[in-house]
Amino acid sequence: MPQTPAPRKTPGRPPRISRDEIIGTALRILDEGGVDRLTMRRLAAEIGSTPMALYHHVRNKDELLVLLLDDYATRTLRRPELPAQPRERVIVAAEAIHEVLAACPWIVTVLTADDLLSKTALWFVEQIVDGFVDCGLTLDQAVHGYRAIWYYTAGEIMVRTAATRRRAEDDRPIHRESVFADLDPDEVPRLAQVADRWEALTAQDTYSDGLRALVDGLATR
Amino acid sequence: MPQTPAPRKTPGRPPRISRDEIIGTALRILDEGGVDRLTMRRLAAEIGSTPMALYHHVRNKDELLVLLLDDYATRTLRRPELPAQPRERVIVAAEAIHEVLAACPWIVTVLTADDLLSKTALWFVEQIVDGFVDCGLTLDQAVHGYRAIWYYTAGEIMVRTAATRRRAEDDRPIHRESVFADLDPDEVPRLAQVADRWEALTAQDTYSDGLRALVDGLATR
DNA sequence: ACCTGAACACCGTTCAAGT
DNA sequence: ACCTGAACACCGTTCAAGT
Repeated sequence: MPQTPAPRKTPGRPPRISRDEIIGTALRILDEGGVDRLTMRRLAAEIGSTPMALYHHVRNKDELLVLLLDDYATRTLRRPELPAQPRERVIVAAEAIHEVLAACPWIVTVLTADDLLSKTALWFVEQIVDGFVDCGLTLDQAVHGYRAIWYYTAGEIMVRTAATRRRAEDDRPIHRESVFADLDPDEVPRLAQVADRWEALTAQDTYSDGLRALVDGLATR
Repeated sequence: MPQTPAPRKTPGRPPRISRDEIIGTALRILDEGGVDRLTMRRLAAEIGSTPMALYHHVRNKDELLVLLLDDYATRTLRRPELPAQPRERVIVAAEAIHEVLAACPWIVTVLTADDLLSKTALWFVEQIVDGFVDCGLTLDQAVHGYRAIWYYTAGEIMVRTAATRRRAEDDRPIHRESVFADLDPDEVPRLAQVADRWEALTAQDTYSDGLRALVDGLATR
């Protein structure tokens, strides 16, 4: 949990804004208007201060984003009941992480910043690694297994978020549409066959299906 | 392949810059200095023109990026020999896409923009979908299988690129390090066990391993 | 110690005018 | 048809000064 750095005993001027206020306001802006709206200047204005006051509580914008993700994860990640079967344990832990991340699209920018979101997420990583070990993998294989799940999960969220955002914008002629418009049935028969259903098919939520397949494949060694 | 829009017969002023020149220069900037260096203004300066001249050949920066990816894919994607076994065919096609994308880190920004990179990539998607169908999946399942591979592949590249970029910057105290510094062995015993090897383990290239696991899991239905 | 003002060095994009 | 200049509406961050 983030807290103001050094709580000294009134050495100088009393602070007018706190790290918590910054984080709180930033989260509100994020929820209201999306990632693009969160700028240091707007944040300062919303707080009723100047851009530079922020830099006294936060090193820079990147640190602010990590702090935000950390705070969000701590508040919303709830440890689920874990099934006894190790393979199911891996799946439940991964789904819990996915669920929380998928719910806040602004996360995407920070997602790639690090593979470990926050201290709160460690417990979930532990369950995944431990579940794989119980499946009979070596510790190294288990870590690689976790990485594979992380790639898949992060990729799903990033691609899906981008797709949703694109749909929200009014720009009509999506690149994909123009590509799909004139498929050569001789060159790519399967794609030609599903062309008109592609959008609907890819809009379906198949995260759990893919996750199960991945975990099955990883556990069967 | 991108080409200048309308080659009319000298209706007005002759063009001083072409779409191809824009793309060529943009690719050079990308190779030299990374994504951050590619701005409309810098591009124009490099060409020896003004920012606004670009907008005459390209709708906006997003379109430019899609054009760049398209051009890059067309030049570098080479169709590989496909094995007879369908499952191997899926893997070979996916690895071909992954190899090309992994080689150019600037791609990341555009990656999420659409799941279909360019016309050139369609053949590879076809092989993956068709391979899954030959494995006994329905067409719908095959498309979902392709999507799972795409999530995994895009995620791997994005996370890995971000990690590499982070390593390049001199900023020392990476978030992960501070999180790993004081792991509680009672809370997260497995992670505590691998803590000092985590960096080395996650630096390993395990894309193909994970891909094989995923494809195995998807094909076994 | 904490905050402010002014400034630096940038962005993408639009508009009106030039050739 | 194609290009230019000037401007709009922004960015993140630093520096020097104020209280």
